[in-house]
Amino acid sequence: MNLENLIKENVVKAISELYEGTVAESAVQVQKTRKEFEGDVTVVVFPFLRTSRKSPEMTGEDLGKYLVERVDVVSDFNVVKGFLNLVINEAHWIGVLNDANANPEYGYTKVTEESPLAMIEYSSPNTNKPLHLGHIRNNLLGFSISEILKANGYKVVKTNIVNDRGIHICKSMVAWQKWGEGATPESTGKKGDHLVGDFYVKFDKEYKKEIAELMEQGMSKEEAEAEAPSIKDAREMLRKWEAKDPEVYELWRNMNQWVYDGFDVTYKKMGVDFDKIYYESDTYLVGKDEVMKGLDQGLFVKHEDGSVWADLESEGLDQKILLRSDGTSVYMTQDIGTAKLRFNDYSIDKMVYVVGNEQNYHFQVLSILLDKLGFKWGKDLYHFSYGMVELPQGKMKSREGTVVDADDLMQEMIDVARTTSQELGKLEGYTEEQAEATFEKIALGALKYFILKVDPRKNMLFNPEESIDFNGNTGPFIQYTYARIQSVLRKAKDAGIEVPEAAPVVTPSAKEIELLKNISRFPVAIADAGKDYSPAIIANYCYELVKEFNQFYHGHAMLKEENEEVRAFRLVLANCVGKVVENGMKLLGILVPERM
RNA sequence: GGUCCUGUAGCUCAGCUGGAUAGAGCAACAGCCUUCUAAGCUGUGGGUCCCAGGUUCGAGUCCUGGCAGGAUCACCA
Repeated sequence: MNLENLIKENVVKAISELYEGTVAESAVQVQKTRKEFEGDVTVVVFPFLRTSRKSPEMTGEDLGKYLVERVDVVSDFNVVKGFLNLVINEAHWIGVLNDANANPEYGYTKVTEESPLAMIEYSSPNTNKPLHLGHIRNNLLGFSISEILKANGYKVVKTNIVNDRGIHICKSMVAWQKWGEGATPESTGKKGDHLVGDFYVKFDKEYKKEIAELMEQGMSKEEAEAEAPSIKDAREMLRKWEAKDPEVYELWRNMNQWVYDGFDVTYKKMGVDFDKIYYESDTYLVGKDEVMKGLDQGLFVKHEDGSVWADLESEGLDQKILLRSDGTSVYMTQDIGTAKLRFNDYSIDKMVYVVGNEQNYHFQVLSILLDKLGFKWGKDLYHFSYGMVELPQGKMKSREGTVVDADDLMQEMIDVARTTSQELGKLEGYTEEQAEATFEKIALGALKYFILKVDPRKNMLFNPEESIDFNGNTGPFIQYTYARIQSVLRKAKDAGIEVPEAAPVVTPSAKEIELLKNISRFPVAIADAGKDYSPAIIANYCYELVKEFNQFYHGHAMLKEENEEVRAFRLVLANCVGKVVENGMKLLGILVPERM
């Protein structure tokens, strides 16, 4: 049993024995003792005064005496105002260390056959342009939350719904046909997603020009926007696509394939992956069917013009369109179709959608609709809603060219990592491949940590200069601590000093106990992160742990410690911190280097 | 206008279901490498926790009302 529950349980017992009263275990507050007081954990006694009918001080004294007497691990106590500070004995902390070391998956909950299945949808790109910084936040959050749910004992299926059809891709196709001159990724040496993105931009430029010309000829803005030749071509292209025109279909297949090949490179660099990919071109018709079925069941209504609507006014929402008057599907229809396919493919207990907060309303509606249509997870689907990424100069706008491209950003960070690392000259003896792999770990560690350490719900500011900083509360600082530990362990091995499986019982210093307390909090951090869907909790935990370790490192010799037991204890401790850091960072999708 | 989210140091962010004197990093300044990796450590300065009420032993945290910023309310996705 963990310490907190043990104490809670005994406080409840104490109150019933001392005062013949009852309090719920949940009413017992156990927290870390603040630095300025003596003790390890603190019980707040205020909630018990009504039962004890004594002053806070006396109640604290009563409980303290009881706990010291009855609970092995409690060795001493003191009472300050209404706070009962308990001193926990060394054996307990060393026990924490040995438990953590004995279990290679310390802090993780095992996944079994009976574990619930969570499906996480993330990434979900359009296929008309390359990934940018906004997608990076999405992908990192999606991947990390998948790892965190796994660590909390879920079977996890990572999924991606690729937005591969629609007017947006037709725009790129039209532009390619008109101005592409047969360009391919091979002929231009350009990454496929960037090539297709260039044509999307080209389309927009020409379209704008046409609008301006038409307006000069006296058209209104709305008219010009509808009548410009380019947009008409794109619409025509979409019609042909829906009619499965062979030529259009082949072009569509080709251009999408270029994009997928490009995305694969980006995903790989980013270190994210998927177990199952769905394509909108496969799901939109399924969605239509579901809506028609719902219509038959009387869940939806058909208007005179033929459009189909869901009336959600009884839920406090509006009317929502599900099929246009021409029978084509909208965004919501596709999401219903995708849900249907997933429902058939997996036995889903928890569905998580990692999608930006601009779609909060969409998911509120989707949840209700899926529930009406009989998906058991519809009602409590989780929209993992995250905030936007802003730049120091404001929002990113693709049309104004202020987007930060994902590939460029990662490459830039790798370049900076290389330069910094070479200046510090710590990778001597590494082959070029080993060194490059390390630069990449550091660069991506910096980027991922920078993004994941902030609360996902909040909009975040991405300052390129700060993100590339490797000092302070950063990914590389945490990686550095890991590398430091590995360096010591390597040297121990070289010197023939053994790191034992179990730590000998020594009297730890205050700083060592602080470290052990931090180690004991790892399982709690994982549980909290799972409950709140928050990689930030893991990031902050890792930071606190390594900060504590670095303080320990400066004040405590390991290899040079003469007392063999103390030396062994410290090596076990360092080894354990390294392991926890590695496993913690893994939950963020961040790799740790052996040297840096 | 309706709904939802956010507001903490100059800047970027923590602060667990309400608990003791609100914490980090960056930036500034001052120290620490002949000693296990200085991408580190130590110290100094820096706050009306947006404002006003309320709930109670106790509020950055909960409630109400403001203020400011953002999102959304399409036969766009």
